[in-house]
Amino acid sequence: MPKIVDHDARRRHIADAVHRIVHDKGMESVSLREVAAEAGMSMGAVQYYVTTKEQMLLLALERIGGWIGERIAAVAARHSAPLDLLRATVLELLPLDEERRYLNRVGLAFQASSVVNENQALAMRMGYAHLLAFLADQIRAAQTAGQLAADLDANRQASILYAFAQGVVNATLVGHYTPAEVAALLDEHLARLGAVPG
Amino acid sequence: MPKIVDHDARRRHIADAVHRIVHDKGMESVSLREVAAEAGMSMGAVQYYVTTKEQMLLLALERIGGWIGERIAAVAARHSAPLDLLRATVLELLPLDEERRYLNRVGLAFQASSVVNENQALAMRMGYAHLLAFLADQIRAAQTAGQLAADLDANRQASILYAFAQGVVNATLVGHYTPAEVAALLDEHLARLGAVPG
DNA sequence: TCTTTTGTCATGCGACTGTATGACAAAAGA
DNA sequence: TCTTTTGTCATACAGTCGCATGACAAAAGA
Repeated sequence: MPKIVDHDARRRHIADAVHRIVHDKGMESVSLREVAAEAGMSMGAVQYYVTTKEQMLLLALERIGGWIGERIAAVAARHSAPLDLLRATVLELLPLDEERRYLNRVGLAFQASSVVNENQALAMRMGYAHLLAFLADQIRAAQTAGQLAADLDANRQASILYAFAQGVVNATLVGHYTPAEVAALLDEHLARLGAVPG
Repeated sequence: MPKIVDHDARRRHIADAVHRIVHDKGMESVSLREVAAEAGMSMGAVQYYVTTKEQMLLLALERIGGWIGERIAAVAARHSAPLDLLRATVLELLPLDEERRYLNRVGLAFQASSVVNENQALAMRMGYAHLLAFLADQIRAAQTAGQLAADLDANRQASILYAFAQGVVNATLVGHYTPAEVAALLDEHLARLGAVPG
């Protein structure tokens, strides 16, 4: 067995090329040739690691989800006060700097794509469920710490909070809000949940 | 000048065909041939009314925006109590039945497309601004009527409310929520704004 | 050394893309 | 009647698409 190659690394490399194309020119510009060129490899090599375009897109979607998950885990490691963590988590999801803007542009493209692709939708829903559970946990923790109103339904408020975040993302990516306005909206919303800054 | 044809009607017909394709198979499946077939006309006829694919998509986007605007105007005509109207307006934006689901599927596809197409983004922002102003007006009216907390910043709450709606739309279209859950989330959110049902 | 496996590549295939062009029918004004 | 305008259509064009195939290099086991 010669030429030991890390298949996962190659696939990640391909997925990243897909991300860049989606970010720069949109999902419609993703083709095997374009991806190969962006990844700096031949089309045949791309085909060797990815049997079909559909599989390639799914791979790119899963990788973006993993990336977001890692970023949120890093946030969790940086904050201890529950409300602080909750706020930081949501801020992490918003397009407030170049990298988060990049993530969200790619993410929104995949959300739209997932509407007509059940495999992608499945991956998307798994990410949703994970994130919602995390947010609900933080809300409950904040309630216990007396930093959020005790009468809140944590699960529903987690859904509302995440919906708010996604909606803000949509609007911002289309150019309706600036990063500065976005953070103000989040704080306004949290204040309505009885937020007591720690 | 023979064969008097209503150009606007033809263009609407084409735009509707675009909508159906976007809804059924996604934005990537929109091609002049596909649209011509869906519209029941030849490709040459489509080209006669629409000079380029980009213009065709922009036309379809503007028509969807107009459609949503009409639906909201109809809602406004049906409700008088401010909070009632506010709630009904947001519900109108959510994918709670077949038609609203259709509108939102097409709408989300265009949102993603607008991220990499400045002309579409411009049209999108105009729709946003209009809708946000409308929501803010209703919030202020509800405050005056004592149906919403008086200390709310109407403009910001309008932004939050609309972001919430859009986020719920995203999640629902990907299959994360059922229509029943969606309405419950809205009422939970409004309750937090001090809503007093009229 | 020879065989086998693993990876890379160029190329071909039929189908489809957006756009341009020219033929042509129908109807109104000359 | 003849010309001109308006609309429709089929077709040609160069380019791109996803995918399949076969040649070939490199390295490890026989």
